[in-house]
Amino acid sequence: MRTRDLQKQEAIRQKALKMIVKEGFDGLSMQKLARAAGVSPATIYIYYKDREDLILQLCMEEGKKMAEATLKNFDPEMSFEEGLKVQWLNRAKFCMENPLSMHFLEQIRHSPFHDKVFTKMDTSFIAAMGRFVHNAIRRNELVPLPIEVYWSVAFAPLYSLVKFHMTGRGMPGTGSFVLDEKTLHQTLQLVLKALKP
Amino acid sequence: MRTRDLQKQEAIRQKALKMIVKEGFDGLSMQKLARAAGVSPATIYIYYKDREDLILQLCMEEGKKMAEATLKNFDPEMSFEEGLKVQWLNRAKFCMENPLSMHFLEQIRHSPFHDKVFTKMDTSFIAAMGRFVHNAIRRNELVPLPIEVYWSVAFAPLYSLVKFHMTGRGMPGTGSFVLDEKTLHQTLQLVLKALKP
DNA sequence: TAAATATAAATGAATGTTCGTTTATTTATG
DNA sequence: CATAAATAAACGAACATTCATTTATATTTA
Repeated sequence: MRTRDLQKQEAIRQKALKMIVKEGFDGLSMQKLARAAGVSPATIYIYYKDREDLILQLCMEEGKKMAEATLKNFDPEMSFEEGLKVQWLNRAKFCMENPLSMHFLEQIRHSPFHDKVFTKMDTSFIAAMGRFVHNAIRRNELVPLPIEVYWSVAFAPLYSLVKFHMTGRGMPGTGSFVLDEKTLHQTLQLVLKALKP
Repeated sequence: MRTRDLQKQEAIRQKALKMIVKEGFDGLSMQKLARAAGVSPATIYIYYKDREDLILQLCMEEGKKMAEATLKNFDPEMSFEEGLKVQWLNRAKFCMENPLSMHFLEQIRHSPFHDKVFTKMDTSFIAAMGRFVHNAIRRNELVPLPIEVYWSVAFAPLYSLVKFHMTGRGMPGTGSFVLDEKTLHQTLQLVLKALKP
């Protein structure tokens, strides 16, 4: 039998990501995608059940990539300061090196699609995070608070900074903004100050 | 001459917001919108040049509403702690009372549309914010830092909390999450701790 | 005051286009 | 040669938008 052409599969993936990031979900049409990827429209349906399945699979693949990148060299048994630092640098690195993934995931995250992927998220990632927070509180390295408050204070500022950086400009009306290593560490210190007892 | 029916205009606005929030930008079709609002498709084109103009006008109207709500009882000359508190409560109140506006704006904010509205944002809002931050630093009530870092630490956690609240659940795998007054104030205190010298 | 007129609002139906998806057929490889 | 990959062409449906027409009302005229 004939073998699958992995290059085609990858071309479809990449072009789909690019289209969504550049033109939004409106911009993703199966026929345009086929043209961009250099395949027949019908070929896409060999790999994906339908348009929604394509988007959902992209979500899960990119989400998994990001989750794995985040946990690199991370251990829930680490000290709070050490562990949070590792996660910050991991997330920042991933975002900088994979702007397409980052933009795609952020767009999904704030769209109605998010609900559909939500339940299928990797639970081991959340479990590791939960254990880390629990350990930190037990060791008195972190003020006791709900996990959602923790997440909001610990990571929302990071993603906000990354967004400022990747759109290339800062607050409207102001000049450009570049997230350099110094600014990253400065902000991490602020967050640590907030969260440490 | 015949007078404009303001109820029709308002129905179009409201149904458009609802459609986008519920089904994303894909879900907004002019014919569906006309049917939902109880008008002819051609009527929409009396009020809006085309589909993109409709979305852009919605952006600016809702954005303005939110900006105005944020500045209620706010004065850039306020003390840092007082001013930040006022803004937190204003923003939280607006989000809770206008979930449709909030979801719509968040969706825009993370979509390619954002670039198109960006330049047209109200600058007086940003000016007031800039003055507030500047005053706070001068008075030694706030550590000196770039406005983008300030914004990220000061407000990103709030929007993250609101999002947890409004989707009705907390972190994936965990139970539900409700943003009550106590949690809101607790998180505000953490943020203040981070930002005060 | 009452009828006529002017004008913008509003519409239903139609435009050509593009959409997601399928089918019948050809192509490449185990 | 068997079989799955890949395709070109086509499907009806839905798309954004327009056009010829009707409707309602503010203003003018008698």
